[in-house]
Amino acid sequence: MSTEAATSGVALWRRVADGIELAIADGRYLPGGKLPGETEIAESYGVNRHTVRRALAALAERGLVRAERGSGTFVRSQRIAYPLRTRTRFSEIIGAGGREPRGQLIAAVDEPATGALAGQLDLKTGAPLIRLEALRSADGVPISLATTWVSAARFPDAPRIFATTRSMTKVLAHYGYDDYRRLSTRITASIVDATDASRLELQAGRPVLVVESIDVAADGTPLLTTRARFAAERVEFLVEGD
Amino acid sequence: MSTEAATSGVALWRRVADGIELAIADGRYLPGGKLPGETEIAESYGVNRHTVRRALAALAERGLVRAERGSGTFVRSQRIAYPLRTRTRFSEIIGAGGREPRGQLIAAVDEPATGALAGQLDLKTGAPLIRLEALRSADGVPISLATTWVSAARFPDAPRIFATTRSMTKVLAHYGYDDYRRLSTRITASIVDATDASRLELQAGRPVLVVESIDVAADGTPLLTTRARFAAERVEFLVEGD
DNA sequence: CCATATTTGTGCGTATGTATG
DNA sequence: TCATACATACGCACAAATATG
Repeated sequence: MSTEAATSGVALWRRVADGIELAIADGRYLPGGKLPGETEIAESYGVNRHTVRRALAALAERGLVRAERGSGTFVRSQRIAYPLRTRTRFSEIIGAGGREPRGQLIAAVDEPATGALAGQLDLKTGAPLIRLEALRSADGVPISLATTWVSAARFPDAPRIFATTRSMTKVLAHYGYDDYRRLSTRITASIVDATDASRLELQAGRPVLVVESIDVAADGTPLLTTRARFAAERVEFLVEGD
Repeated sequence: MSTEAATSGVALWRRVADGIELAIADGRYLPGGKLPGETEIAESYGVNRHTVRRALAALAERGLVRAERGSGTFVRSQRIAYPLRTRTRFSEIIGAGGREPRGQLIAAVDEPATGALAGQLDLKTGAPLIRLEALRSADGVPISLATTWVSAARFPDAPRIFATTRSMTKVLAHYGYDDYRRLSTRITASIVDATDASRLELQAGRPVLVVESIDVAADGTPLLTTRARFAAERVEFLVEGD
């Protein structure tokens, strides 16, 4: 191809994409900031606007930028790195990233254990449970919606304590469980449902990462089971190497 | 609510949903099989059809069943459990589940390293790379599409070896790397793109789990970097406790 | 509320280099 | 050598959403 650069052998649009990616990585374009217009980028690289569009499409595909018709193309704010460890505490993870963590109790309902829940919590089917719905956010941006079930017999005041302390760790500590750990973590993904979408401030059709987990005490007693939905575009899970 | 059972305190639709879930767990409804019609279920539980619909909607939300208009509601085949370890081998994981793993080389292309890739593989920008596109399936069902980059200087025959052995492990072993491990794993989710959708046999708009990983030799030398897209509805990742 | 400019989204046509058979 | 298909790149035109004064 005569139009393709003999200098490198890479497709033009790839080089443009790489250049923009580098500019973002270097901080020349800031998170949330606006990129130059497509025609402007095209001029600066000496290529056709379609070539720039292809480059931007590749970056948008990977979630680095977001185009808004009539407005411009913007750098997506970086995803929050969320390490999955046996001792995962939301506030610690968010706080470590220099962000302001917040937990908000949305609802607390008494309900009997279904078969599946009873099995996970090592209770009998029909045993009284408390279901807690909590919205967690970082710097005011909704990150996850967590539905947590605990035994009503063991943690009768969980709703009140969570509502005031906004921390599940403190609820457990109040009942003498100073140490607990993640027993199992299952990760799937699905499309956000309507109620979750409005609470997470997500558009319909956007993906959520679904994390189902069981936390146990030091002696292995199951304490709580959680089903959390994370706005996929705002987080990335990191699996720790040994 | 008068329609809510005084006997248990659980919303009716929850009890119906739980009953159906139990039946699926028990194997009374087989994966891929068809559930009775909504009216039939309604009769057997002695509830209104709307209640059954709500129960089925809740199950569909969690991916347990899949409703097809004009056809019926079907039990989704169970998600393949995919443990994330430092030594994750696709064929071992699938094989351990009693399924028939298959890897198919779709494309192998030479291309120079972009800045990001070069950094991950500890090479210079522009260094020759080989990009391998592989489709992995279990029992003929597409599971993941993996794009892997390796150094062309170090693994010149990777495409040929992968095409015949259908195993990345064997490619590395051929070059003397009998032991390698996962250095880092990043998990995000997004919506499947058009080309991936057709290869993964997914409908447009469905979510994919995106796993970006770097594998290193025993001495820490980066060997390959991969960006894999998993059909979210067919897998669940398990994070191992210590 | 309106008019206008800007910006992204979309379509069609043309040309060229590469891969395949 | 020829025919065909495909990906890349360019040029032009217009639609649709947004910003501005």
